[in-house]
Amino acid sequence: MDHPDIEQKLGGRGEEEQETRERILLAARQLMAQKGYKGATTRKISELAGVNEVTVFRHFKNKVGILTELLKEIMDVREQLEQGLQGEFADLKEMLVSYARTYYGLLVERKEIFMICMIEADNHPEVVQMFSSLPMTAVQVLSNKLLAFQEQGHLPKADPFTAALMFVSTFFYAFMAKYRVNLDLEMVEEELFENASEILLQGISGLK
Amino acid sequence: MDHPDIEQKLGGRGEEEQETRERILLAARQLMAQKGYKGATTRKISELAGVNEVTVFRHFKNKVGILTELLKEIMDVREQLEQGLQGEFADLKEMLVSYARTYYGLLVERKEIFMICMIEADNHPEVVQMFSSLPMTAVQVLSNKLLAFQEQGHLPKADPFTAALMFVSTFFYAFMAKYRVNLDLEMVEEELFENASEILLQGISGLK
DNA sequence: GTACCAAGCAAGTAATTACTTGCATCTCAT
DNA sequence: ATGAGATGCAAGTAATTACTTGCTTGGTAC
Repeated sequence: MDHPDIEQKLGGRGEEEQETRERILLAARQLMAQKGYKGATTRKISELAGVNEVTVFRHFKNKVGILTELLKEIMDVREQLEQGLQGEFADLKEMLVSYARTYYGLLVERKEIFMICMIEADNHPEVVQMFSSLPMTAVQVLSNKLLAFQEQGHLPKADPFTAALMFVSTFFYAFMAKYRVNLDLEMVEEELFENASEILLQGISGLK
Repeated sequence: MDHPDIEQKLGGRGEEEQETRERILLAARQLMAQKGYKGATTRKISELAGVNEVTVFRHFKNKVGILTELLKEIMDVREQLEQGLQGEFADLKEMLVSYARTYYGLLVERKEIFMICMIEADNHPEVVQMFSSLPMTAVQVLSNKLLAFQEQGHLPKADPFTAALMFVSTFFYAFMAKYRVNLDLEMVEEELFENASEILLQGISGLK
């Protein structure tokens, strides 16, 4: 009998435990993103998760506990953005397109969490702390990369911070339009990445 | 005695009537922008307005009535944007800077209402209807103007829609960062207008 | 089979919230 | 002075909400 309790926890029951818990998290994420923290009542959450309301409180100390758990999903954003810039790129445009893809994908993957943060920004200290540094992270990471290019002499003039801000803003706006306001951009995302990268590099009055 | 009732309404009592009503609207606007519709309880609104809670319901049929009233403030956005493009401009850059100023100013002026719309986008049909067309309005107006320039031969290649999207997004993002996330952009707005306009026109790799 | 543990179910509780009613007060135009 | 209209105040109501308690059921490990 060597530590049968541990085996038991991980093996036997663990599976279903997690299943329920994650169904609750999934439901909460969806509802909070749509209706806000207050609008996502524990009752609605339990119903959407297909469990009894009591079960929700068996898995989480209280409602805030659910929110806190959800917020953990956006802690590693900076790292992921920086990793996306590690590889080798044929040229600057390639890099920009790749960065756009990474950033936009990151937003879409975690769209519910970001929505919750947007909505709840003022109400929950937990959200504020976690979210406040985030909007500028993507700008900073790109800004630094551009600055490095400049210092290598591959890139003339122009404020890299403003450039990064413009670039990142574009995809954030597109993301918000699509997933918050349900607006049709009438443009394939990949096409947007291309066009935006080109404009950022050449401008629209470029003499060609 | 020719219509003394009308005189009375507009003159005598009207003044204070409006004062109270607008103090309520002001409070509601502030609170809803910060805490969302649900978070802005009628009690808090009345307290912030410095009136009795009952008075709120004497002025508005119900809570939704307050929201509906507030939303009227963003109905004329498109017109204002187009008006901002009417004047004569020395060059394209002047026009862009001016447009940026108009658009950003418009956001700041109505910041609370826009926040309410962002937050409540999913919950209230009134908001959806009023707000859904708005994010792209600023893009379209600018996009059309750019297209006109192109057709006059003053502007080569480049997708005007993407360009307009990039431009507008930038100031929206800056606006959100400042007023929703309380982030310091470390940049004077006017400077941002200048830089962004320049980058949109010339790009960052412009051979000069 | 028995002990355990997750989950369901029924019921309840204290607080909050939108909204109402009735009455008193104050101001002001006539 | 008088009447009207705007506001305050006290009290209440019905619904909702986060959260609890006690008991039962059903599956799995030994």
